[in-house]
Amino acid sequence: MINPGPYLGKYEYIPIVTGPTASGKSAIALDICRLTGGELVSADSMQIYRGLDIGTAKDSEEELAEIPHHMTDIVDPGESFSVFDYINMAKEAINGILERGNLPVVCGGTGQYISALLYGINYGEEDDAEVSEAEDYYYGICEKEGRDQLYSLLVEEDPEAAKLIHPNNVRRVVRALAVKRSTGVRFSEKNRKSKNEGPAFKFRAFMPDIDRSILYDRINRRVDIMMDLGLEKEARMLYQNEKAKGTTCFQAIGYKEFEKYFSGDEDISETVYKIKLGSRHYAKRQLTWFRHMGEGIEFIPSDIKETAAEYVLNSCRIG
RNA sequence: GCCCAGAUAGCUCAGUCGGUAGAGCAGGGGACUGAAAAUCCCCGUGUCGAUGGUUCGAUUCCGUCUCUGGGCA
Repeated sequence: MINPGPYLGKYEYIPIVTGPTASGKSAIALDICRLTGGELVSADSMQIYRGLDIGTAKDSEEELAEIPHHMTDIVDPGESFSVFDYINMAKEAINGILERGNLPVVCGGTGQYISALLYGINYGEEDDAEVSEAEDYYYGICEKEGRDQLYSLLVEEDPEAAKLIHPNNVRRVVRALAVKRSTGVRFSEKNRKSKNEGPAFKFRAFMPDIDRSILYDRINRRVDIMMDLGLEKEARMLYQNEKAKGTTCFQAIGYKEFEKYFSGDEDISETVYKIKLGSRHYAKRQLTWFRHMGEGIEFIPSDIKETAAEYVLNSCRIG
């Protein structure tokens, strides 16, 4: 593993461009790549899927051909993928880029992925089959005895984790219990040790400083553009993919909202409204995540003379 | 022109047998360590259309006016 040190002799930090959806981070990252001959490393949990192009606002075919992209189009709809897979693969991709003598440019809005890289979270090895068996076990308990009963198990097994997880958040309660049951290590204990190694690379993260109401306008307009580009057709293809039914990619905004339209229970205008709404809610959650990261993320000022890409590069320069 | 129904939070509406009001949605804040575009938590004062009247007290009852639906001409 390449540890903190100068990259390409010129840059001390690997830039991460993040921010809420539709904030313009992609354009900045592409510009940075053009200026430096860099390669892009996506940090987006939905752009990993092949075939989900329009709805995930993936870079265009031309852009994908112009700039090398990593962590984009790496799994088929229906396949499973997690943060654990993400950091392992992303680290490998970054190492490869550095070996080629190019600047890696991380770009994406999945807060969990960004945090994993920036804080160097080590998720540790886990037996997928055992964990998912344990999860099934606890979901069964929740089904039979209710969420309060499930939560009381967590209070017993791992009071520290219980303090941090709301009883209604069944998914996280189950996950915490399943980790303990399948590995024997308490969830809280496992997490405490996860940051010991620190980040694999020296990163510096940036996000565009954009007014909320402008952002919402951009989101609404972008959804209309997606519809013009053929989002409905793309969604229909996903719905016809038997292997993908009910899997993670159906969580993507811009696809799940089509269900009622395709079944004839809803007008297309309602579907479009829900996609816009879902995107706005998502952007708000992203802003909360990044705000929470505090100093870990620097705003790219909107009143600078240089371009945003130049600003980011200058900030990553040595000296 | 006449008749009927409305007018209450940004929107859709509930409600107050007269004691200044509350839901859903929108919006805002927050959490987040292997599904994360997921999952979950918290936040509701607004001339109750305007104006007179009755009343200790009116958003609530009565009159008039304005606007919006619908109907009759």
